[in-house]
Amino acid sequence: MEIDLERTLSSGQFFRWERRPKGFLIQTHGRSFVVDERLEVPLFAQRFLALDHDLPTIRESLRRDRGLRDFVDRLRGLRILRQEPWECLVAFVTSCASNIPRITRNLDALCRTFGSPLPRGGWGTPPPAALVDERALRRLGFGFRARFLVPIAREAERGALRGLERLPTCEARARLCDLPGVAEKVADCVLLFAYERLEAFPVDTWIRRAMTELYFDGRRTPDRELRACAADRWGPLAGYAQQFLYVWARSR
DNA sequence: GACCAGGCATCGA
DNA sequence: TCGATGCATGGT
Repeated sequence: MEIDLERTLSSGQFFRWERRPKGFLIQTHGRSFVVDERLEVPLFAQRFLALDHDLPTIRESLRRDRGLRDFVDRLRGLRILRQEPWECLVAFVTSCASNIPRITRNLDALCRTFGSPLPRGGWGTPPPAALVDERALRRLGFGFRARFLVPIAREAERGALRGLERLPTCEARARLCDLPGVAEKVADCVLLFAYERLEAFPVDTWIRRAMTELYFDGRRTPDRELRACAADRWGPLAGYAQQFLYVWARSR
């Protein structure tokens, strides 16, 4: 099975993992497991790792694009994981104007402070009911993001995420955007990384740079046009194209 | 010591 | 509808 764990885990889509002497400890869905290249993991972990995505076919499709063809084959084994929606939402609200090392640190502090220890090591993401104290979150280093997390947790407790998996993508996106501190970018991250909407195309600073360079001759272009361009070129695989672009843009 | 970071909300033009 | 700005804090 084609998967590059290092490449996938460090690609900025998921933050609750650690290197171990042999493999990686992954903390998600209220459980944890260690995985190495043998991929001998429980069923829920196989699902999390999205081992059912047909990577060779996805690459073959994206390789036809003139912008992507120079690097898709160099990014073998890069997968889009199937995360737990609440965890993913917390992570990408935290990601607002931040960076991967800091997001990782913030989330780890959050889980150690308000989460529960997991049987096989690590800490679980605290449930919405545990996030009630904005000042405590600020002390953990969340900065202005703390202002959004408490109301979001309250909405989640009221069932704001319930049933989203059954809605069409645009309706699910609208629901997510109703949450404070959630707009198009964060919503698309949650749709792509937790709700299996592989057509979602989150536009962040790196994607903006890559897209304007590859397809707009370096001209500054509204995000709306970048998303339209992505939908046009890659349709149901735009999310995977996004992940290739992100890793490529950051590796230069 | 600026400048920017996997943004969002708000405000004026 | 678009561009500028504040929001916290840490890294370069």
